[in-house]
Amino acid sequence: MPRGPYRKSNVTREKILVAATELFARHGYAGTGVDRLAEKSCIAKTAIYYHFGNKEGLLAAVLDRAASEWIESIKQSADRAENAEEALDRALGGMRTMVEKKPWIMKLLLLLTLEVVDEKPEIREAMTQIYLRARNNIVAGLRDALGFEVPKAEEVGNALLGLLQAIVIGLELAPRLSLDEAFVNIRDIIVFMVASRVDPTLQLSTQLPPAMAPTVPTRG
Amino acid sequence: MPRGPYRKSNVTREKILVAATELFARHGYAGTGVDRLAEKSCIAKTAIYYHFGNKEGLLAAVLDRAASEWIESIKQSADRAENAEEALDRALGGMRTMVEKKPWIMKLLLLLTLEVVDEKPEIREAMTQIYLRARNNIVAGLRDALGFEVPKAEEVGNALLGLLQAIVIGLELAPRLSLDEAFVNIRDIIVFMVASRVDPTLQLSTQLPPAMAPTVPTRG
DNA sequence: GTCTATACGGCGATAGAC
DNA sequence: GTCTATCGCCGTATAGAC
Repeated sequence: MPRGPYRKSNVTREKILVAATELFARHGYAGTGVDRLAEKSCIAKTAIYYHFGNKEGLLAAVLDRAASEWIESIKQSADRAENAEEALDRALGGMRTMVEKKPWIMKLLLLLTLEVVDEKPEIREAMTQIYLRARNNIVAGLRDALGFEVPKAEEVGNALLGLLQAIVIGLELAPRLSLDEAFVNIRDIIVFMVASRVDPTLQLSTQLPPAMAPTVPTRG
Repeated sequence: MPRGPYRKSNVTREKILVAATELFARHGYAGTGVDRLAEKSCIAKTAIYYHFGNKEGLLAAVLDRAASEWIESIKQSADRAENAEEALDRALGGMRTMVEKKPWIMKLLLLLTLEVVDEKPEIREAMTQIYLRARNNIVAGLRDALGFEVPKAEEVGNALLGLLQAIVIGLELAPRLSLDEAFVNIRDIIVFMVASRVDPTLQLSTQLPPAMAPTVPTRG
């Protein structure tokens, strides 16, 4: 419930969260000092401890906020689709928008998973819930779009999230990476996975093309 | 230049590299102090500076060693296959062995990509070369296995590496993750991608099953 | 080649004024 | 609620003994 200009504390809190999200995503948790967070937020260092207790408390708040923003934004994009095709494209479009417009959110989630999940049980639990929440949304999206339950839909969710992670990581190494190409490939893969689960007679997946024989122009 | 009959101890160097690989993979680069590296290696802190100059020099050496071990190990597994099917299974088997037996190697590569690539150009360049080296091996493996060039094989390589990354990240959150299931899915996806590139008439990928209705023919 | 000893800046965190 | 001032520890890195 947004109130008038009197609530100064939430403004400061928000400034800290915005700065922390960016710096944690850029330099990692251990690589970001509280001094730099205060400088970036244009507030005194102690305000951070006042609002969040300690650095780990700040981390938990950042994580929660980032996950919600990411998941809700994608869920909103996927709403109001009229058929399965459109639902998938809307969901992928929402993911692409997030990757393009706010790439640091997913980078943050990935980086924290690799960096701190091993040693902080609370953060591990939070990250696991975030992952399951995202995957459950995908599974539910598939069910709503198709009107029935896709067998082993969690595997489709795992693959989709995994390929999305791969894009984020790929962008770190090659910022020129073609998102068009990447998302077309993801779409093809997801459609294939759904199709082969809905219709198990689709046995394409058990064999590589015997190939070599008849047709095979590399080009021309 | 070594002055007497004694040279730099490769034993000490190796001990440091082994410890650093594990600790960097577990706690990240910024999260690993030189003190802990020395303690874990059972050597004096200054020996690290003697052998590697500074912490970043150690990082470069760790990176190089980890990448070589990972890529060469997988390449070796994929050798000596008699057909495309077997080549793919051998390659996937090699990747799975690495994920199971030395999971910290891939975790290290992923973590460093997200954590330090942004601010250290030399490390970025090294990481990019490692990625391209791995992908080129996949492209070459496809060519050797099938006997011809698969169109857009780099995209297959990207997807394969991406799904592998996803497994490593998934293991962080859920150590009980089923590798059997995951690798079967990867195999299916790779076969689909290769098949649809070799035989573009396989147009399955353009449509979702229209909600229960009859499905797409796969092969005649 | 490897050690002990040390410099010194940055780290997370706290006390107390206003 | 936010600030200034400060603590004690750990970080990277260096000098010099053996």
